[in-house]
Amino acid sequence: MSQTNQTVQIDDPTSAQGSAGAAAETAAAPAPLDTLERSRLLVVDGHSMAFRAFYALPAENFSTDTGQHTNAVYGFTAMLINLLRDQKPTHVAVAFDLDTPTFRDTEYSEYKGGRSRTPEEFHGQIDLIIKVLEAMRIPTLSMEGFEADDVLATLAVDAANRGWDVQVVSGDRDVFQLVNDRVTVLYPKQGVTNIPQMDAKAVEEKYFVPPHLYSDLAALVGETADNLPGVPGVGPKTAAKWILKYGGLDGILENLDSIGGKVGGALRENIENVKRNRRLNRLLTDLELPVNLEAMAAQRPDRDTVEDLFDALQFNVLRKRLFDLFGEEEPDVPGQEMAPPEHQVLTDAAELKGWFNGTNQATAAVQVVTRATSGGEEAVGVALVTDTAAIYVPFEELDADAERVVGDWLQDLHAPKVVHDFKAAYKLLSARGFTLAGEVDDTAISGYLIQPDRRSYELADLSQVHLKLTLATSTAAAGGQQALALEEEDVATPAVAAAFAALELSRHFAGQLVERGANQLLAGLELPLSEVLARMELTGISVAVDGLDRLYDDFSATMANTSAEAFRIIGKEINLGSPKQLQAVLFDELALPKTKKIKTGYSTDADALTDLIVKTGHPFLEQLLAHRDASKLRQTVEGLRKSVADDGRIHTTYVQTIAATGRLSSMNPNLQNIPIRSDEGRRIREAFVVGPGYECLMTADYSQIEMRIMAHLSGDEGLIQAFREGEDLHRFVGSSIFHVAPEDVTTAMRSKVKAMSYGLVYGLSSFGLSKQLAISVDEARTLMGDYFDRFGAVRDYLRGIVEQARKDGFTSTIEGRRRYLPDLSSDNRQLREMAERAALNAPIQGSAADIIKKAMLGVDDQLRSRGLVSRMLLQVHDELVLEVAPGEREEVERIVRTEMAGAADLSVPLDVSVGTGTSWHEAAH
DNA sequence: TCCGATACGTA
DNA sequence: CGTACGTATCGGAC
Repeated sequence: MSQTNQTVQIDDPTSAQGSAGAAAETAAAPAPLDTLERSRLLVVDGHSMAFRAFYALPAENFSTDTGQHTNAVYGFTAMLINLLRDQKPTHVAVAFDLDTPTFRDTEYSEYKGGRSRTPEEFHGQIDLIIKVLEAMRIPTLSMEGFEADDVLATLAVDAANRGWDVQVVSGDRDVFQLVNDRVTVLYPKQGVTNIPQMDAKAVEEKYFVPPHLYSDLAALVGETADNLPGVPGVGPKTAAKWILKYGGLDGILENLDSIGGKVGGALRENIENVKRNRRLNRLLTDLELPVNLEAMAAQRPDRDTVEDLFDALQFNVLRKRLFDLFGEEEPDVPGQEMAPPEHQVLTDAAELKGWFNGTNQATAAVQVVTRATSGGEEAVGVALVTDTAAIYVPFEELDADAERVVGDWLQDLHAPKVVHDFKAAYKLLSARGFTLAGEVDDTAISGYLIQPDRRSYELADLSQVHLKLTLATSTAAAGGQQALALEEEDVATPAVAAAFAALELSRHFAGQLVERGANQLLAGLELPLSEVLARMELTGISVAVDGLDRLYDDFSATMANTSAEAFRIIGKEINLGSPKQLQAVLFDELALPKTKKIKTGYSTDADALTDLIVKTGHPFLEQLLAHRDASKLRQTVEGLRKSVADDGRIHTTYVQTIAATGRLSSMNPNLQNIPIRSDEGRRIREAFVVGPGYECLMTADYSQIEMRIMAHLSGDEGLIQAFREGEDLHRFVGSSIFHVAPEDVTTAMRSKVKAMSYGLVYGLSSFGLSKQLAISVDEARTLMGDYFDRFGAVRDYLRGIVEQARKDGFTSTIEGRRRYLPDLSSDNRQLREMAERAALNAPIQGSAADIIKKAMLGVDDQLRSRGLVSRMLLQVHDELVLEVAPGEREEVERIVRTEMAGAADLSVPLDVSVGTGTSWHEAAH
């Protein structure tokens, strides 16, 4: 139902637009002779209109996911579509200037001088406009040594001589000289939407002279935009007065001496400028153009090219407008061109076998259909769609033979499959005893690799964005409908549609993946990893529930004590979890010093409160902090307790498509933020234990992987040497920058160095460093200066990263994973600086993610191929947690060390530390 | 019931 | 005015 509503809403404005267009055509119909007999030429000055569009639309609001700005392209294209719609020209062409000098530059070297540099955001947009024009089959022209306006003038005169009507679109006033009873100028008044027609009458009204004398007037007045000074003190009115009196500039020159007054003197003094202006502003009308007017006959756009290009530019609205204008069917009308194939429901073993054989190893999209159960959802069937056929297989109607046939195909490595969210499908099918294999694409992951900072990779969203295909949302929704006792048929159709969409998407993404060098990242890393993750999730980690319960009680008791004490101190009970109520108590009632300002008043976060303790020593604060700690820990414990499954284990869900840097994320529950820093918090890790039948847990983590990557990427010899010598990094660096022997590096020195090293990876400023270390900004700056003096290549690298990213529009990791950062060229300083810090961090954090992902593949592969029972359970960014079977500890440790250390070939060693124990806490080292 | 703001846990 | 995440709670908006 909501589906229908949505469609109506989306379609309504369009159909209104469409009918308006149709009405306009009907209105023009009564005068067919006029439109039929007389050709109408529309010629556009490409650069000048592109610039108008650029300055009319904010660049930061128009960019593709790849960071290419498109405001000028958008504005230009919108304008062009409007012109085609409103003016209905029979012939169209667009002229562009070239970078090469024109005869005007040769004659006057300062011609158009003093113009500011083309803004960064404009780069590349002219090329895109030319592509748009190609797609619209509109010829583009440019002539070496001449300006676009000369081309326009030549065309205008040629067409007018043939008796055509001509419209010249330009933001350059010089074209007014072309106006006559055949030729009008469309001169943008404001932006690119308001483009009034200037005919002879309009020119005369505005400039007081007829169009053929406009250039005389412009010569006298001058043109700042072209750096052509005129006669000081002479504006259009004076100039017009002279021109009308003497019949034009020639007449004025003949009567120079009879022009009196101060301006007359100025005219005589500047007469050479005026003559030069007149020579320069005369447009040439006799160029030898390589194409004739016939070649400019208006054509329908090249539909396929428009679709591809407008997709890439993300011009969905414009694409619609353009297709409306030409009466083209929109491709994204649901169930029309992209209609999924008819499907059959197959349950018979022989028929299934026949169908699988008939696919001939063609790629099939797989969509699992689920039903909600008390504990989650279960697979009830699967929709399979190839290029030529579609079936739905309801599991519950299969006999043992049929089930075997389906199972064989699902696990057939030579039956290539496209899945949207392979990991989810793998887990669902696995619960029914099927193994899903032979995956060649996961459209969610492909979409992520192409655009890693999208918030959603839902099939419906990707289909809408990339295919313009509206999808009847999820199969879960279909399942829900089924629960409402709708006919059973309903589950298959949306699933077939979804599989079809995935198949189309996969095809659509293939080229883009190659283009972005993400092919290997998908096939060699993310796709195999998704299966590894699926098995890790299915395995889960064993939890000592009684331990969690004890912790819950402990933390509850602490909460009770601290809150009671806190309330006693302030003499009343408030909600300690409400920042608002805390603010009232702290800053109004207790009148404590103000802390850092936030949107809703003053901060009550741990930093601020600790600060207040130092300043005031107020006893309430101590209780409040202790209460917060206990409350946070209890909340963590409670969340974990609720996530323990019937098998006594916690099964997190890793999301491969969330973090823009390439990291995994962990959800429901998040096992990547289990406390470790405080003693109390660390107790929670004691509750993660080795499961029955296994000997111990093993943790293996990379030490200082990000700094090692920094050393590698920067090639800094000092840093590389530090790691090669395998000494305490921070001590080594400290000894370098403080000029003392390593053994004389104090704890304070070491912690400063450590903070700075890590801060650098995040784009830390001296201000931030000073705040964190509670030192002065000067001291922080000196510290950073000393650091960079000693490790200069690090500074060069960090600078280079941002520069390169600004140029490319993206950063890259060692495996070629890209992150697009369009905000690097934002006018908004805050946005731009945020993007700069992200650019510093992304290659490092992302490379670390690449490395541990590769290591996971290696570890999993080794464990399995050696037939070991031990298994990976968790990944925490730079750490792996494994469950080790009896007798396998040594071999597993060797594997883990080898695979983790060998996951990348850096100029520094990858150091791995390993520990074992019966709990996660104990296994930590 | 939803959502922004705040706070805080991890690497 | 340090990157990348997920989750819980509060309290205002709906």
